[in-house]
Amino acid sequence: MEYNFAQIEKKWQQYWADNHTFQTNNDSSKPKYYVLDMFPYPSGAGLHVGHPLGYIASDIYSRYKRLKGFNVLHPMGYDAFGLPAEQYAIQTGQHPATTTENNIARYRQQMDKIGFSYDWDREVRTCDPAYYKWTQWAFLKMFDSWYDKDLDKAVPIATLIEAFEKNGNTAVNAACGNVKTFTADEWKSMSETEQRAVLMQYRIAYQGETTVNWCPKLGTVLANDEVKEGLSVRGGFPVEQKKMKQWQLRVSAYAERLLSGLDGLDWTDSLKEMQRNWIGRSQGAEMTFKVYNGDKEYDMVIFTTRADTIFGVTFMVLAPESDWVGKLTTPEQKEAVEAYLAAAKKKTERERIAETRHVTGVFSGSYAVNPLTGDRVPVWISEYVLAGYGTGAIMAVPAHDSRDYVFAREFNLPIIPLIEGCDVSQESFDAKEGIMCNSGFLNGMTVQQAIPAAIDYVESKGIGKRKINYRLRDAIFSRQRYWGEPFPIYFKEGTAYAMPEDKLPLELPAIDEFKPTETGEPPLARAKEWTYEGWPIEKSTMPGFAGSSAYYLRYMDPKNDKALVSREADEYWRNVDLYIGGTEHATGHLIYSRFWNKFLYDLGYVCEQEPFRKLINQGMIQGRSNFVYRIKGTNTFVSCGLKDNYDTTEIHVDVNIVHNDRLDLEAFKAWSPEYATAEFILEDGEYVCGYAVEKMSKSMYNVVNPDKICADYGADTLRLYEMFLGPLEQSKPWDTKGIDGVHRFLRKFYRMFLNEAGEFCVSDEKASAAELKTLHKLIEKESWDIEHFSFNTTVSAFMIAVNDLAALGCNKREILEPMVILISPFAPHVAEELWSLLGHKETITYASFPEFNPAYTVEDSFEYPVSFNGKLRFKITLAKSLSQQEAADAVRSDERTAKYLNGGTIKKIIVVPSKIINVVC
RNA sequence: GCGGGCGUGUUGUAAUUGGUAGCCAAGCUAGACUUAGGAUCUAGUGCCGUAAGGCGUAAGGGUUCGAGUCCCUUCGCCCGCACCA
Repeated sequence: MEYNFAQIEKKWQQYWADNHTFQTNNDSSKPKYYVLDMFPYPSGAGLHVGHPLGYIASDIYSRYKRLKGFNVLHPMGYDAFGLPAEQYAIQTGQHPATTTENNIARYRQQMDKIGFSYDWDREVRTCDPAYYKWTQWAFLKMFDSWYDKDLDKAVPIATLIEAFEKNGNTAVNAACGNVKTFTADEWKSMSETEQRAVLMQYRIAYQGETTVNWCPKLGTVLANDEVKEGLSVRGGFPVEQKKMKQWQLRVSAYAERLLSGLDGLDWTDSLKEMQRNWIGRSQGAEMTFKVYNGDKEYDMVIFTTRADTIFGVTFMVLAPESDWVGKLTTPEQKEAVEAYLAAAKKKTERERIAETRHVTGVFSGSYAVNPLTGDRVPVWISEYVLAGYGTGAIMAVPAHDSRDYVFAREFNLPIIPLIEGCDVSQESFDAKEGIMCNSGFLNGMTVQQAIPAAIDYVESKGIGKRKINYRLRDAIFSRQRYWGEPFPIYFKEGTAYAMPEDKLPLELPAIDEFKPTETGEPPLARAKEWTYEGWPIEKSTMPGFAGSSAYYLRYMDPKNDKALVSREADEYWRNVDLYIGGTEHATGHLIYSRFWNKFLYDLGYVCEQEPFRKLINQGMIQGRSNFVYRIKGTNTFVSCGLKDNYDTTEIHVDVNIVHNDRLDLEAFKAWSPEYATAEFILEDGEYVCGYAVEKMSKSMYNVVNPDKICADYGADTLRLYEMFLGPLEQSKPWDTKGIDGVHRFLRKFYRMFLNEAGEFCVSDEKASAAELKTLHKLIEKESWDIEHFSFNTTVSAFMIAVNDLAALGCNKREILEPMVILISPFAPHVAEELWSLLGHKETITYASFPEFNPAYTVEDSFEYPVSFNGKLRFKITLAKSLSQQEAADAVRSDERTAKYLNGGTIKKIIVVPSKIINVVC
């Protein structure tokens, strides 16, 4: 009987759902294993074949782990707040909740068809008030905490107030904004508003003025990871730098812990490296330069990693946004500086980047004094210095920094080389190597010696100190949008107050329009009645990463309305053992989640410092587009191989009407009225399409829908094929060509149980040695491969095993029953069907992974290839039990050996156990 | 520019981690069977050569009895970051 996948899959999906087969318990004597997928944003386009790649892999691993005796947590949910639903709402007036609800239903339907073993009773949605209650709760905890650098952790703000009341803020070592020092008495004499303004500088979640990425087109601010090359990641709109008062999370306080925590994680090197770059630790020194605007004197602090080059400082540079600009602009230069600032301000981030090579700058009129040489150097202002890094001011050493060099050349500033023998006539010498010169007491040292020596010196003179700087900045946490979590914050006479925890969740109010208001306020400003005790509530909402930062914790205990996660659930599941998802979250979600988790750890709400123990990035599946070639000015299409004989236009054609690059002519005519009368010039009676690898998208007509594959070939074939396509981590184009291979394999396997007449044909005969060997080789290979996430080779191994068994004519229960268990992680539906045919009442979930018995695979003799001087000559059959010496003797006495010696002598014989013998002449 | 990775048949890929390169598929070529299907089965399929044999893992060099794998140089491709002082 034919393998009727449609019927089988429907039957078992229904069975699993009805029986809650994959429901997971929080108390079990089994060891736990937590397998997590990055939950999807339910977009309107539905899933394409690229999305399930990681889900299939994690499902295989989950099913495998269950068979291995683990209590597996494998949940799924939806990252359901976000911009697209809101933009759709603006266009259509449909509430984002409705669109989101519909999209989720579609996603669920598509996922169900693939046969995942999720525990759907644990589903979470970030837009559900019962869920975002805990996002808001975490925010309140951050609002109510500060970072104590001495304890190196976050602690409740009450401890800070206590400290202020005792000693003011002088003894407090906190990660905080700019605050003046004050005594206990001064603190006590402050008004509540003043005190709250001070505390705001210390909170982990705080509101502060900072330069932000403002996207006018989206009408919202964006975090650094949401901007790429000066454009918004969503939509690709220009982004500008703007000073604004925004909610922020003090992620920077965790920079060092986020960095050192990476060492213990089982992530790929490239991903760890990306996070290291993003955190951007650099070790150097802060130094104080005296600066003079006329006769006004100031102390200006700069950051440098090259303290050794201080003798080569020939000018200073300020970022245009730096506070020093105002202080150091002299009356004579005022006009020029203002013109420069205005021009800089007008540029979008994109333009600034595009002009990287073009140097701009203006002289402030002021001078600085080099603390070591006493030299007077001019202070300039230039865009190439960033306000947000270090102190927003630098000492410029044109001889040894390429950016300073270009600037010095442009404005004719002096260049003093500091390393013996270096040539700075054409370019700067940036390398940290060589012997110092022109550098006073540093002369004669290597650069590596000079750096610490210079810092020691400035530290001893009190003009500088060691300092570690991080690129990682605090995360901008507010968005001027509707479809996100509201802030549980209200403003009493302009001062921010937290709402009490028991008022959570603070639900999104209903509004009738989702656009920003005419006055540029966020959409929530339309909710006039929305107040807390008569005071206005914060109008912006939280960003996308808020809801996804702790969702893995919520799955552990999704129905708990007393806590984000109970202590028992947290201590049982601890953290995610295996996390599978895309690499695009490397510097966003994966940093924020780690931060969020560490914060909760500090306050004692979770027991693990790191949320994701092992992480695998599945590759992207690209589209494989097909083309037809229309002869210009006609409605005639020429097959790909003949297209060069004509003047043609290349047209994307829907890949769903193309099979193995052959166009379905009737379907093509029906595809669009334009082609109804199309004519074709064929090759061997067929129309062959051209192809190209592109991003999978609607406009390229190359989207392959998993539903269609499930309908045509079945979910099991889709699952096997997605794995068979290549290594999990590798990006690859989707090519339906080749899917027949795995489908044929499944049919072949199925036919081992049911003959053509549909009769069960499995016998209870004893298995032969050859059959047992095939089985146990597969068990060994599959275990090793799955543990190493090499799923493509597992599928191959399966095909080999089934080919071998078919050749042996094997239809024995002793072999086939374990085979069914082995295939079940990959092709669960057909496995369940065969399992029940074999007479089992319970599902395969209760079975256990077959034990590997090496005794069955041992060979008593082995064909050793024999090489002479590394060149393969012949093979010799030897008993496996022979020692190396005995094997060598056997080769020596073999008559073929003489043939290859040509009268020479054997120098040595190398025997590599079970592999090869090499004879050196 | 910096960082990470990759380069193997016509195509996707494999190689027990230094041990017979090309497994398993796709495609192609023959053939069998047929209810002519996108079914099933058999054989062949890296290159040169009738053959023995030789050559082959981007190119060149090195280490080794032995290199796709390790080291150096060059070329090419992909990804990430990018004025971070």
